[in-house]
Amino acid sequence: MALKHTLLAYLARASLSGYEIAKEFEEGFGSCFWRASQQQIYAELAKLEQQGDISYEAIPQPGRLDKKIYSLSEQGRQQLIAWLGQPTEPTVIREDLGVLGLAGHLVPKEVMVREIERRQQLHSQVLLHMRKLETSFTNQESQPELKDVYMHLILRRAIRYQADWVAWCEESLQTIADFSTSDSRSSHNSGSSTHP
Amino acid sequence: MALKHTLLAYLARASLSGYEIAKEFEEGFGSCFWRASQQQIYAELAKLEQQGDISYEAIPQPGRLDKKIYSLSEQGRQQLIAWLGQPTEPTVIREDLGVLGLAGHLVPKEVMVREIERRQQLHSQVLLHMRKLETSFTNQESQPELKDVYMHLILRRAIRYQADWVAWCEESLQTIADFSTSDSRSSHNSGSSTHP
DNA sequence: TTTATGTATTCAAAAACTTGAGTACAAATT
DNA sequence: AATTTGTACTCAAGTTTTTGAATACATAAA
Repeated sequence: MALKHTLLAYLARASLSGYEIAKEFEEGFGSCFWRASQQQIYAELAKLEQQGDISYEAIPQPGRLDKKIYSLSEQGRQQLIAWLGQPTEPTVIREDLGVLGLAGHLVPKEVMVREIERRQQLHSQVLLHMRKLETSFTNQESQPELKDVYMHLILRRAIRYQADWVAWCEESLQTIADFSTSDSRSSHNSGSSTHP
Repeated sequence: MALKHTLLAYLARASLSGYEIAKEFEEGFGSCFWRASQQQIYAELAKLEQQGDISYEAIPQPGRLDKKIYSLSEQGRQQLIAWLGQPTEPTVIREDLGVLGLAGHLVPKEVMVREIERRQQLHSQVLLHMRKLETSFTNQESQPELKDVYMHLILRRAIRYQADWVAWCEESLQTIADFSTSDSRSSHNSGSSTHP
């Protein structure tokens, strides 16, 4: 499991609370490459703390539960470094839209078109968000640290990914439209089963 | 869960055994958009059969367990069609290489370079495989069915995805190399910011 | 002033997924 | 003759992830 190592990696950069990490995963840079729910993060942090990979300083909050600021321990640092030397696995792909492609002939063509258009919008929005995040890297006028170069690289990966989705949607809508026009001879079900 | 619907979608095209579906997911077209283990598939098929979404014909094998050829039932077909109208979720991204990016400064630069090179090779190989699968679509000289157009679209998605990874690896290795050379501060800064 | 949103953590059941087997034989390879 | 690879399915423990809460207050918006 690599959620463990993702958390260690975050704490290698700065000490953070579970809430901050969760937010990072949802909206920040973390959203580029890792998804995890709040509960998952809290559970994993508790486990790592028990195992001694991280420790926390409890910040008393007036009238509510303590805020826990976690820091990487030397043991955690070693664990992380050992893991960094291991080969990585590509993210597991489970793409619902692929399933549509398999069975799309069971529904009207409009269903497919609508869904691809929706996805195009969705990825365009994420792309915009990513590009916004990128400005913090491109605005640096001085020579960046290697640290930041790596982070920028990952962000570039995310930007490419989203841009590629948008381009594919465009291309696919075109392909479907082209098919429709060249569709002169009727037959097959799928969509506009014209006038009865 | 959409493994259910992925299996239904496969069986909407043809009746297949669990083994055949598993192989499809590992090497065939299914590998483009869905990953599932053999055990997962067998378990899910058994469950779907119990629920009446699919049924099987047992083919007796000489001296071993029956081969089960599963077919979609009308109930399953309805389930699938209902699901096809739902909006899709993009695949969950959990990219280990992103974690490297976060904490890469803890290890020598060579570790990062080696890993990116490894990934480039890996994705190149998958890309090659995908392009091979594509020939069955491009070799059709006659006007294809909408069914096949959709499948080709998904394959295009997969090809783009892999090609984009390869391109990113290339770009990233260049960026790291550029950083290294301009690193000894005495030298001219290489202003070519690789990515547009 | 009421309501919504944001901060911050915890609990727990259910579903899904991984890991690592085992069974059994056919066909191809060495 | 012995080994490897491929076909074909099953079992089960263990881990991870999802889903859906509850608590408790602060601050901003309506």
